[in-house]
Amino acid sequence: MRVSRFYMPLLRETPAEAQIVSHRYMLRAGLVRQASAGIYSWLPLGFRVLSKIEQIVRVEQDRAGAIELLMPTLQSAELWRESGRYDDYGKEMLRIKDRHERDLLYGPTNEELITDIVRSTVRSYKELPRILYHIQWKFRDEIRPRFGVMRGREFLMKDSYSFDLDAAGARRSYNKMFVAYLRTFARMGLKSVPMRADTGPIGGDLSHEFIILAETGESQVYCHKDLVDMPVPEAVDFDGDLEPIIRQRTSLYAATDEKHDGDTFAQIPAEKQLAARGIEVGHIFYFGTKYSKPMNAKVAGPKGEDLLLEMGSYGIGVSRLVGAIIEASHDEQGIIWPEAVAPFRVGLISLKVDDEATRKVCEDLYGKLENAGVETLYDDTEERAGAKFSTFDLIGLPWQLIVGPRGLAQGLVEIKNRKTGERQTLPPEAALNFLTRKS
RNA sequence: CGGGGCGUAGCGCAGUCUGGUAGCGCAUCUGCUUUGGGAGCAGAGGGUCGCGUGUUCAAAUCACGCCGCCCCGACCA
Repeated sequence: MRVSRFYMPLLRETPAEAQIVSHRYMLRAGLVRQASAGIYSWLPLGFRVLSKIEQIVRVEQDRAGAIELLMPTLQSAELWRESGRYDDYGKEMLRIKDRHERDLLYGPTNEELITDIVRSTVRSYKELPRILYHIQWKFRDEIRPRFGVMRGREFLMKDSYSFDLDAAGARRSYNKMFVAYLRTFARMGLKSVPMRADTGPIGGDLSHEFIILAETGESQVYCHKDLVDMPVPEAVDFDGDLEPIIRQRTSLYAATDEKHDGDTFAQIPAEKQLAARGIEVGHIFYFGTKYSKPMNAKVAGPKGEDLLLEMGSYGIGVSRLVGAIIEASHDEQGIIWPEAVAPFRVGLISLKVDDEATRKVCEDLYGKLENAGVETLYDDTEERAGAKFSTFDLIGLPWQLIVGPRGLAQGLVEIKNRKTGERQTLPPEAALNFLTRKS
């Protein structure tokens, strides 16, 4: 993409309303624009990141055996009356009336809807277990939206729902999502730590929040240091026994502020104690028959008996992750995108557009990078060099490929690694090899 | 929802107390110069001062009402 044809409205100054770093950079780098309180338009750069995160989530869900579908944003109040949540949910739920005065709501979550779908289409135990998911916009009318997309009212969420015949099966489904989440966040360049979470009325130990560590995180968290750098399980057989992985991850202490127990924490060797700030990016839990019972969702078992469905649900805050990643990865100059979610991989910076040699080399490199499938943002504008450097540091593409007459006089261009700041000077062809090799 | 604050050009702000021709910086446009870390000079464009009602000869400024947004708290993917 050429900057001269792209749409990337940057802000040189920080809007007054943005308090935290991710919000500031998201506005300044032109990722989003606030439409109203807690509701954002996604501009091209931000939309590309959002799409990449979404795709990583999708691939890892599929890999774990979950099946994608898509449910609507607007739901009828009827189902929610059935589960009893229409009255319970309170003002967080946005309620709407259509022209016939029928009660609708903008879905804050989808347990009722998915339960309705499954109960009316699944008849036999032979069709289970299943994990179904969708990635859809939700709305929760937060009392006070803040922190940009980190706590908006409208947000993009991946939510999965598992349907099993018994509690043991539900646990297997839970474990699949647990492992899928570890892999998902790791692929985005994040270190996530599962922490025991409130299980509500069901009890048991089957609820975890996935927290990523960031200095500016919203909540205080405590955990054993070994959890942070624990390697992510590769080549997982999701149909095999996942318990060992779960045990390894849950046997060490990890808790958010609300669940923190100072005494237990104190028993960890001092050098292994980690008190840090964190951001919740995922939440998984098992809730048994909480919805299947009131909504009468059951299938015929092997002996013809009725079996109530055992369910769990599993959320990932997709839009929140955009902010969370920036919180976890930035510096004074701007965003530092992990490669997997960067809007472009390479920023090709022409330092002198009206220099013929520079133009020729840039055009050549740009064409070859594009042909090699390397997503490249090519700054072919007449801006001054300093302005371009600042811009590219701000938008945080992983690699900058810098081409100017001074270097070309020796037949050289420069590659800068945004994260480490390391630069190397080398001939254009070598730079091309370097940047295409690592994709 | 309780408490606090803000709304003036695309962004950041001054002007409001004490009513009297709407300003500054950045950005934008034009020209010249400049050109490897947010250039300089000269010029130009851009505003129903959030909306409404009232007070007044006169309202960005005073009064009342409404709307929007932000911050702190309680709540949350």
